[in-house]
Amino acid sequence: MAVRRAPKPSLATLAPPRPARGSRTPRWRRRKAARPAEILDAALATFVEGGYAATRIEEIARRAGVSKGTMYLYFRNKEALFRAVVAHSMVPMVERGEEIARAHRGSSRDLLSSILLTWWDSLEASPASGLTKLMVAEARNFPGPTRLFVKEVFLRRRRLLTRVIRRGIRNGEFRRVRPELAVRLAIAPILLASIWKHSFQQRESQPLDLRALVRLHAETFLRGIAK
Amino acid sequence: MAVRRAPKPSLATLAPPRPARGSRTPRWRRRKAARPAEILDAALATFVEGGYAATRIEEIARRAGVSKGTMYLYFRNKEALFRAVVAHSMVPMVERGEEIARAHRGSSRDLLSSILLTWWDSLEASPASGLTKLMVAEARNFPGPTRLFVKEVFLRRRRLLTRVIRRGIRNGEFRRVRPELAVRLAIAPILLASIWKHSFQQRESQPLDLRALVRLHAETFLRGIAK
DNA sequence: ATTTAATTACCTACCAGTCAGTAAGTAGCC
DNA sequence: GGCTACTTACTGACTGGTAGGTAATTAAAT
Repeated sequence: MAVRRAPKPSLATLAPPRPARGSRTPRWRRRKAARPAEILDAALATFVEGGYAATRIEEIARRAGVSKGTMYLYFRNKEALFRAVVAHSMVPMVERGEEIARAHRGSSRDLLSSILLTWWDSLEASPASGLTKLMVAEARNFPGPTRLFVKEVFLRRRRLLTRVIRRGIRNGEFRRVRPELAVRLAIAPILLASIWKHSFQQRESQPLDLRALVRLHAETFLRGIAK
Repeated sequence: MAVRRAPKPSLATLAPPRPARGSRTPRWRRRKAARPAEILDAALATFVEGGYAATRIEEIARRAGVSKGTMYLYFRNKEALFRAVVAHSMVPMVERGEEIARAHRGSSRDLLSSILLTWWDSLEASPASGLTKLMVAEARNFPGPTRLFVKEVFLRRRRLLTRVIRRGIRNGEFRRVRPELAVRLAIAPILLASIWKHSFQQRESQPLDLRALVRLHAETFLRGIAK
């Protein structure tokens, strides 16, 4: 027997189950507008759980409450679907951070702290946080989407925080650290926590209070680079 | 066309290429003792690059300088090979950290700093560092190996560092932070750097000096939790 | 009645796993 | 030292099941 993939304890579906054949309600509905987003959401969740290669199109279809054939009405093939997932999930991740920065007034300390906490909260809330783990896992296999992700999410966020740190150094709040290094230290615990959440989280005995972790991080990091 | 996996720009093989059919040297040699380790090394590298499902047994065989059939002489099936890779790669990762701790005498500050730096150096040097990324990617698909890895590597390392932090708090070097949170902050940048190295590293414009990053981390973190 | 979103049945490339065969090594014999 | 008989590490063509992708068909909506 060919054991291609590890068996997965498939979780609950995202979409409601379709009515049975005999029922009065139609077996399916035509919902051309809603399908793409539903499929992309289901695809993100499934890809994040099992990785690209181990994910079956049919499983995504099932979760999106749609048949396999329908998948190919909206996406040319599996890889195109993957690319669309990356592009689609990226948007919410990018937008939040920037608008926080624009809105903020005050010290660099407070700004940094506020960005980190809000960033975590939006990661915590959104399934898009799974994208990070997904990209880490598939980076080598998909250079195109990876470049896009690195450029539009990672580098962009890093640039934002680098500016904050530079400002803090300039006006004497922070000591003279190399900003391109310090920014990675600021980011690391949050990024790792979100990767964690999508891989080992459930295995650990007690669900740690990750928000408290991020708060301690902001505090500790700021003390660490304070003048 | 079935696009099952992304095409991989297969890198140089680990084992020397076998001589061609006509040559004087034998087409293969009997090296029963050396095979398992060679296969495991090739398997680790290949799994780390592409992930479990996208990795073909034949590709691992090629890199190990062996035929596909031979793979099945040494490992029952693909999953057994994967499990063996995890178990085999774990040993060097665990050993180092503990012996460092045993050897060290001095302040908690110095001990912590020394553990972090030495840990990074061994991660940097060893291909076993790829195991972290691999486990992050495959955690959901392989509960067994994941449990083993979490228990024998993560929790063990965390416990070691937690002890150091506790000691530091007790003897007044560090302020009263929650050790189980602080330890994660200490670990995060290093873990993330090693994941980085195996996913995005090559894509980035300039290869950052990661050791300098770890040094700055140790310094910043210690300032951050200092009393 | 017509259009087309969605389904279902089907095709086929791919790869994990198998096994009959081959040749590298080895020991016994002269 | 050289020849032969034997063992077994190793090879690679082959198979079967799985899952990506397609085409014929159905039924929702207007």
